[in-house]
Amino acid sequence: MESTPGVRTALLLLGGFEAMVGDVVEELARRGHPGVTANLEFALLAIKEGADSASALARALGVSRQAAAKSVATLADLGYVDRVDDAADARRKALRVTPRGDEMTAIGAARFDELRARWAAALEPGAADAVDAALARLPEVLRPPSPRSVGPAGLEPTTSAV
Amino acid sequence: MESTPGVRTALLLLGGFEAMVGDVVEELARRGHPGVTANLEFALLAIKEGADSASALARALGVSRQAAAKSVATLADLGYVDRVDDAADARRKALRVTPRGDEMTAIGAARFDELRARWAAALEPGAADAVDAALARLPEVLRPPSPRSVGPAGLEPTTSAV
DNA sequence: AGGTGTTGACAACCTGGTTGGCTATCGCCG
DNA sequence: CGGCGATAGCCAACCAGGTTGTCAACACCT
Repeated sequence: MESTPGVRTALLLLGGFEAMVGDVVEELARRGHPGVTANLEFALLAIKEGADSASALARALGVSRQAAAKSVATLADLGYVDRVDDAADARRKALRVTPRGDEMTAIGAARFDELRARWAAALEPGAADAVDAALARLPEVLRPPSPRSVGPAGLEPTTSAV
Repeated sequence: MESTPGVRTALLLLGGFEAMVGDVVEELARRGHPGVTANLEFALLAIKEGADSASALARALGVSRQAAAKSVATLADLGYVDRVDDAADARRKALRVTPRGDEMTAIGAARFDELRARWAAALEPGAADAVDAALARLPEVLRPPSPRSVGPAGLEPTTSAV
């Protein structure tokens, strides 16, 4: 009824993502971290994984430096990161995740894992891993011509070619 | 490396969706429908499936009436829908999909299907269907308390209980 | 030195969404 | 028949997240 198989799959992907993210955001709000959006959590994760400046974050997230700077400003406002002057490079403001930031990502990641575990438990054994594997191949399949490696919402290593 | 299994799965969902949608939007632009976003296509699909007014579209999409009205305005600007006065109800502006609108959704849906087919062909037989089935269970698993049936991005049938 | 490229910041702007307030109309119940 | 609540559409203000363009400061390489 609702359209066609392809559309349905796309909507399922979106729905799954939104369901997970929505739950995690709610959980974070419940656990003392209101005002955190999915973007902010992913940004903070990227920072923890090595994006140690606004520009680096921009590359990791695949957005403009300004957009990344906005996220950093919000994260700083919420007390999740500190911007400290870099002694070695006066241009840089090095990003340092605060203890509260660590707590936030820990709660968020744990909730993501819990959701995935609950979901996996409702499926055949191994089915969740199979889904992950199948999804990982989607971008590759859709893009026969140029094999770009850029992540969709980023969070990829700082491999940024540009 | 990149965080944890739960986060990775969420990112895969987002990535898969964005990959499909990005490709479809490109294809639409190539085939004479520039300026069409995923939102607009989904909105038009919802209209075709019974959301015959801005308010109904809002319900189907799960957004505010104003947001739906904006989408309708854009769709009308692009020539995909007509707003006609409803003879039976002077308040309403009934939505009618134009032939061009039909063409657009046809191209979009066909592309979605093609992408899904290509993806399915790269997997084990039946794997794509299994993924769909698994994803369909995600929202249900994450929401043990109230079994709401509302779709994430909507596009559900006009079953609107209203 | 000096040129090139990077960093971070400011400003203007776009998109898609929200809330609040308003009017016209319909439907239903007395 | 009258009145009132619910509904449809619309306007304006606002917000979040993203973009481009510009700029000054700084680092690095020759």
